[in-house]
Amino acid sequence: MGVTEVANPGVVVSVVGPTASGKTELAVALAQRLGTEIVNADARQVYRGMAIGTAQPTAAERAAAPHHLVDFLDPTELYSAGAFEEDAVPLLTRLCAERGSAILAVGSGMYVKAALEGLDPLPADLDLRRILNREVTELGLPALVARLEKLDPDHVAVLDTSNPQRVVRALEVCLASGRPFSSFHSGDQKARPWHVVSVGLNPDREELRERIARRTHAMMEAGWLEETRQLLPLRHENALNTVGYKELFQHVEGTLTLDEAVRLVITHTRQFAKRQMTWFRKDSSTTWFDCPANSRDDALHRAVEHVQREVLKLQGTPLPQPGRR
RNA sequence: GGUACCAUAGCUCAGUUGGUAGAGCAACGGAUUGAAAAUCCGUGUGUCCCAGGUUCGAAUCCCGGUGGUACCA
Repeated sequence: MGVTEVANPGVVVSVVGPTASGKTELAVALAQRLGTEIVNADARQVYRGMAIGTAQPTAAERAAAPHHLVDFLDPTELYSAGAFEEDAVPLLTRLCAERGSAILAVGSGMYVKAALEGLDPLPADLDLRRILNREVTELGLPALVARLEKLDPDHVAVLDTSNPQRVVRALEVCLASGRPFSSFHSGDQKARPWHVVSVGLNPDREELRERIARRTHAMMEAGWLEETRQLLPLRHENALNTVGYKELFQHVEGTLTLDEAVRLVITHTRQFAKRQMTWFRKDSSTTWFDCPANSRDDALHRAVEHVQREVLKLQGTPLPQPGRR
């Protein structure tokens, strides 16, 4: 895919915002306005059987605008940012070519980064990862850090050595490839045949707290507990290591009352929303739209108008050279 | 009404023989290269219930109040 050879580059519209901010609504409005389709970039909405708990787009929303990469994987499958890159890039490329634009509905910062900037081609070895994870519990994390220090001292210098997932992953790459993890880091963004417009929904903190509580109760009324019971046999799958299900499993197993579980779900969802915002705030190219309760529709409308203007401006103009990450 | 126990951070509670306080959770900030709704890191300005007393010095000891809990009436 040549950088300068794209005759008529389209625009990927990245829609970011914390959970329960109304991203889906905005994404659908944008898809309709631009006559295109939506690619989901949420690490948990990809799974089947988790429609209520992950707040997947509803049947009505999916009828209003086609959604991709939603509700298509068995929860026993391990998905990843790398797999998402492989799935999303061809979809976005095709939509940009055929429709002139595509909507990326973002829940997971890591996934957007993979789609828009690309990941370096690192190896993955799940068997090795399993062994290393066992070693973390048996030998302790410092033992693995010491081992990594020998294989890739440069990376240890910048790595969060108290984060077991990062340490294990770095060791996994070193051992699987015979090369230092850090030697794979090119620092380059991959060339993509599209422009990017990024818009964000920024609900007032207090407003978001209330929306999350309200939505959680609505999800319970919609049958979330029943959905959770169906998934109980899969509770150790990574797909179910997910805000909400974790707490409801505890209730189903009798260690939490329903009230306690729901309260924890709300708290943990708020914490998740905060982590999302920490990620999204970093991208200075995002145009933010405050959306207070009393003028939400107005905010959504202004966001749609803004995006349409930007898309028209960018469509057909040459792509910039890819930058550094 | 009597007796005993309790009152410390937003919440649940530690606080050793008196030297003006600290854990967990919450909250807030941050990191993020194939687990990312994951995982990890950082941040405590508190009338130590109120008033008096003892003491160089009181969250800690004494007295009185207030509130709570339990038991006895």
